[in-house]
Amino acid sequence: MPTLSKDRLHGTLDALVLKTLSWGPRHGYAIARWLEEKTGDAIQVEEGSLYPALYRMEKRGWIEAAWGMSEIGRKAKIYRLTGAGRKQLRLETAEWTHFASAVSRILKPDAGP
Amino acid sequence: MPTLSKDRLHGTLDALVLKTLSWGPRHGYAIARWLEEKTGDAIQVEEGSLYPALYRMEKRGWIEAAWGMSEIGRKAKIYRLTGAGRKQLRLETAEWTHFASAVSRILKPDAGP
DNA sequence: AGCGATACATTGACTCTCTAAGTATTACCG
DNA sequence: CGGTAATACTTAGAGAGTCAATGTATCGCT
Repeated sequence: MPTLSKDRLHGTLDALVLKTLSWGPRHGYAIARWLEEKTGDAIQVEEGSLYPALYRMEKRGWIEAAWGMSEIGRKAKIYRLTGAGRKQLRLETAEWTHFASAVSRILKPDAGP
Repeated sequence: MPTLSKDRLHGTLDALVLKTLSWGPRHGYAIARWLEEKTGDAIQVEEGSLYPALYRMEKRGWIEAAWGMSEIGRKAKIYRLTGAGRKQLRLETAEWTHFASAVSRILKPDAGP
């Protein structure tokens, strides 16, 4: 289990959160847990990263928040994707794909220059 | 051409530079040009990012520098990979692969949760 | 000769996001 | 009752990029 060197998340968290919300509204805590579970801990979402990310995305109009109840009946702030958020998600997904494939191409084992 | 939103490079630059050097010594300027060319500008390496990255990697013992000549006969600082650098490269490559595949799995179109 | 462009290196000010580590509240359970 | 889990929030701090300026040497052109 490689200790993922810090902040490889940089610039990727937003997309991950937006994508998570694209499957339906969720509260912050659930987003974090779900991402960690889904990736078998390859992605660790610190709450100190998550909440600020949620705020800035809300401010940018990509998501909206409303107080509600969690599945087990607790007070929770439920976030949902907006139209702008969906658009942003498409954009960031495209960028990520482009970028990741470039990096992978370089990093690929063997293969001289 | 998606304007790659800034700093997606975060946490990836080191690995890219180390990999570039794994094919033989090169000077900074050449590393940057080569990465940009090789990726068709999917990856933009600003000099203000590159040189600090080189310094810190040198300080960490992953690379070594010596003044020499560029291919076209100009003064240049030539960097080469050390043993520790090679090891670090393996580590970061493994981390990147792990991380990138997790992200891609999440971001993949369609496919409900 | 003179001049602009290119190769190459360095640096500083600034910004952002992430990490780490804490606080607060409420509910459930032994 | 007391502990632990679920949920939200906050703050302090560092690290790594970006941008843009600066410096110098060399080359090519007019």
